[in-house]
Amino acid sequence: MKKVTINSVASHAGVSKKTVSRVLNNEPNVSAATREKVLAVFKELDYTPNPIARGLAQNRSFIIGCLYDNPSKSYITRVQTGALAACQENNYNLLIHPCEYRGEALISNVEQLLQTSRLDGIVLTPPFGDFPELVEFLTAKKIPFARVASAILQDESISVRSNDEQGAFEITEHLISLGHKSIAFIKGHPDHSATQQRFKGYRRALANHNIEFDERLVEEGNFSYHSGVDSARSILDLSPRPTAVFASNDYMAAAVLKLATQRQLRVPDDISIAGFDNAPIARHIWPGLTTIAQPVEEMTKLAVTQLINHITEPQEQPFQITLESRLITRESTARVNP
Amino acid sequence: MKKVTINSVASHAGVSKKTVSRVLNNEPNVSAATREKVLAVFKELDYTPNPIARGLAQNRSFIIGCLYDNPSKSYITRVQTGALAACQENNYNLLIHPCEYRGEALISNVEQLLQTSRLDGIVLTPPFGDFPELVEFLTAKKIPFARVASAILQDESISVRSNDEQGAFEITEHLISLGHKSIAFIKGHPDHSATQQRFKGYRRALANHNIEFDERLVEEGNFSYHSGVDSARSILDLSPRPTAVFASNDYMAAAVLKLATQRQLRVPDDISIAGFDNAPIARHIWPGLTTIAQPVEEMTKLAVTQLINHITEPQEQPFQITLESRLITRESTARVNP
DNA sequence: TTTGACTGTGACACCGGTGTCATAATATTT
DNA sequence: AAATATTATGACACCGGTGTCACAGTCAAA
Repeated sequence: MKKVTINSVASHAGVSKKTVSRVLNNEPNVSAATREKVLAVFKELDYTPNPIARGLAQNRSFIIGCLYDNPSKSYITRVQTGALAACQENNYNLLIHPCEYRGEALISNVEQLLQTSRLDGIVLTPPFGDFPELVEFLTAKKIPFARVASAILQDESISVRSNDEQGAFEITEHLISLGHKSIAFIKGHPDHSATQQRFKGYRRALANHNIEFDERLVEEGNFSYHSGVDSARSILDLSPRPTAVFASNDYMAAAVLKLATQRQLRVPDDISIAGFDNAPIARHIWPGLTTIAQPVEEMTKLAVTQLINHITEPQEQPFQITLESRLITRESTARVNP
Repeated sequence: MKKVTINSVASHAGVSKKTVSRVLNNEPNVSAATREKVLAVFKELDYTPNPIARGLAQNRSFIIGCLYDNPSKSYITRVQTGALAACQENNYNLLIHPCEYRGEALISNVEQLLQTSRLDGIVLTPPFGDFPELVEFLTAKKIPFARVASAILQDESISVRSNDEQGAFEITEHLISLGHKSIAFIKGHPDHSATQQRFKGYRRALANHNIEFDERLVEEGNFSYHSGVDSARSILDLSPRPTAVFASNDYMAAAVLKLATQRQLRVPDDISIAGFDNAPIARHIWPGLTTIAQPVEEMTKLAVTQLINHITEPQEQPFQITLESRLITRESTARVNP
């Protein structure tokens, strides 16, 4: 019942620690016979290397940190799912670090995180990938990082995003194709680059059909359900009332739906509602929300996989990639009532 | 820009490593003058100890693992929030480990987790706290653990739960007080002890008012939204249709609400719906769900705090505690229509 | 047969802390 | 003042791995 270490394996197999280490790491220059012998002892003693000792020797922790501050819990869950998938495939662990700081405090908070846990790399989820000070700080400290769903940077960092502008364009086009001309828009959190992108897509679709942009139809949200309620109130109070609302995420869209229903409006007959993200809530409510499905899990998994590759093989060229999103139509949008 | 280690601090301060270590750990037997001097060097060199090295020496990782397999994502989010709060207060990190295995495979999966990450302790969230083989395994391996929302065991382990039976009793009483006599019930996942507890509370309330228990009104769910849809279908097809439905969690209740609305039933006029947990969705939909609020974050925080205390001071007596839940009435329940 | 290149192996230092123990310095008791 | 107890400090081994380098053995080329 004693602890099995590299030393016990070495003495059992009658070889040196270093040779055991070579077998462990699949290093060359070990004869087939020796390798067999050591592997047999691994089995016999049920040996597994101590990752902490390994970490100390190599100055690695085998831990990836995930930094987030997002009002949408389901988004975080999806990010975690993707990150975990990548970690498990590579024998890494995932440390989660919610963080609400900004500016100076953010930097020192992250600095402390790095000092107390010696992360091998860090995933920046929205909005952190869009904070230049943070990106510069990590670059200066030589901490590998990957950005998820952030704006494109003209550098060599790892970044995986989806095409928010195009998604917003398509869903707005969808509404327009149903005859809507007065389409309200609820913006997301101003810190998130997706917020600008989605707004741009909305405006491009309007322009594409020569629908005049009307500033009164635009509300400032922050991706939270609560902000959706506030925005919905303003929008539903407008006169004339818009025939459709496009909210920058599904939580806010759900808020619009709730308020509209509370006010005895029929959705989609009296007003169409569209969201973004394809969060679980989009199909948990009635009517189901028309929305844009983003491959959040896939994006994060790709980002973390690349991050781990980069940690193990720093010479490999990192790449930035943009995944496609797709329109999902449900019951919350319909042809405008004449 | 060199790395600052305990050695550099020691030579800078003109003392031995060990003395620096003493200052670091607030050990006694260091003169005030020496302590001052060392602390000054800490500041000057901006020193922070390497947790990996410390971990190797003490055979600790400063990491708590959180084991989960729960169809309700929002529940996990809340668990994480509570666990993180406790970890941050104690300079621990949280490693998340979703795991869908059962029986033998579960044990070997957890064994591997422990081997590859040397967790200092582990939080068992539902349903894992109710798996005797797992509890025995961890006890045998002497891995400290805490159970959240699991059944009471007659031992000295750490456990924090809420009173599911009482909560279910109260919400059923609430429905009965509104005149309902035909109340359908949707069970949760059979692996979760809460499932039995909530069912017991439901039956106790019925018995309390001499309402005969009718097996046809009971559906097997598993806490997922999808299972709620299936159960809802059976229930709404019953004739006569029950006047109320009590689902064992809010996701399943939301599914009932969606299906009922889809079928043109008015909630709560035609049918009352009650849930459990007070998940975000309970207030994101219309009508809002009457439900039982459980202090999930608080429970988990308490459990993890106690777990960390137990790791640091193993002599302290662990305790089991049951927190209270409370009824939240919203729009989804109303007096039965005569 | 000698030379040089290459393969397989182990000794040993090192990563950055902590634990043990001996000893020097100081305080207390007799 | 001497004997004893207490406090402060450092030397050194240790945690369990990896990196460096020296060296013996093997094999092909000269």
